[in-house]
Amino acid sequence: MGSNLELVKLVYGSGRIRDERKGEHMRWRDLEKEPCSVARTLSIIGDRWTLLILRDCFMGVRRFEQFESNLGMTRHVLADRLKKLTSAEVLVKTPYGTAPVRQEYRLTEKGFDLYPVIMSIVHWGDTHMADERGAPVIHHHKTCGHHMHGELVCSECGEKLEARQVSVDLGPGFQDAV
Amino acid sequence: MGSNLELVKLVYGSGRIRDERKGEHMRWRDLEKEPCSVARTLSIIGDRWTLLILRDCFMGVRRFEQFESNLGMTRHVLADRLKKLTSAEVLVKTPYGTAPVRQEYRLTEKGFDLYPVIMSIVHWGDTHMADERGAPVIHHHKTCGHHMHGELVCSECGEKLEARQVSVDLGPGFQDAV
DNA sequence: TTTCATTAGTTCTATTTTAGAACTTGGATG
DNA sequence: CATCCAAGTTCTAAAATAGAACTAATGAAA
Repeated sequence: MGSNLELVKLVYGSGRIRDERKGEHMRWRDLEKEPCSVARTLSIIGDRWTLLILRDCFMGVRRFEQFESNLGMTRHVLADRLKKLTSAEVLVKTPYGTAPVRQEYRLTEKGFDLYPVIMSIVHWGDTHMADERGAPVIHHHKTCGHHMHGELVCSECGEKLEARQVSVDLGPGFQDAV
Repeated sequence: MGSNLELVKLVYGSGRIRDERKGEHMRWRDLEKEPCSVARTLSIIGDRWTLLILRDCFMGVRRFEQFESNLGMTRHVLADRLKKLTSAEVLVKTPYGTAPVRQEYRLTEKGFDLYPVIMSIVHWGDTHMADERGAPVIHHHKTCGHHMHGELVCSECGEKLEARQVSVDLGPGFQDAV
């Protein structure tokens, strides 16, 4: 994305949602209706706890009490987030075991697709938020056997993606206001 | 990351910070002290507005009024987030122009390094949150000339990264409680 | 068979964040 | 000299989160 200011105004600043209500600021629940994939995705994962819950999911955490004790968040909010992630089909809630029946939350394929988001966040943290000693956790790629990190490349040419080398255009899913 | 539950408890559930205050839940400002790169990164970008501000930055938005009108957020919170991003060195605030002198906020290199996070979020939104018509915005790679999306690969072997093919270990920057 | 423990929640009040709107400040502009 | 604009700050109201206690269903222990 270079400097695409006209497009920015057209797409993101189109203010469709706000205009309908005249003068009001955007509210969180309106985000999913914006013509922007960042806004739409953040309407699901863009709060203070959801990505930490998903981090735990990718580490194999599945049960309510486990999330609660690992994350240190209030049960109240945890229950709410699990419900939202379930209704967004990022997690599935399944009863398992017999006598006593317990509940578990597992990633769906849609949830698994968030892996690049988590891994990109991890790599930024390893690079910019670690102390002199280095990353708190290291990742091992079973396929090739090496320690590694996630790297973002162009889906077409495979080169490492740099923001300055990418420009944006209106896509088929954009629809102008009025 | 397969099923690494012992590690999860050790690293994320170590509860270092909470234990110091006995029984209290984790608060947001404590996140940066957790021995986890996800938590540390989210202490900077993990609120309801910051990633949308950064989306605009990557699109070339630089000035206060422009952020405000594109994002539709309150000036109050915008001022606060720009201040936090500046003190985290994700953005730099520079006066520019003469008579009148205006302020602009630009991405630092540290800020540019968040590009993979944004692009991973965009791709997930394009895949799972778009309607039948498709993505609202398409990306064009100047280097190779193709429409593309960001793809996360292993830094060592270049293969597409799958969560199930990655395991985690303690890294040098992890330090156990007590 | 009463008591206790566990899991997966819900309900309550208090505090913190965010929304919405108006006000301020330091130049330009007419 | 009055008005405009960019970049904020300040105020009250509403929403979200923290912190703690309570509930309901089951199973095990005394």
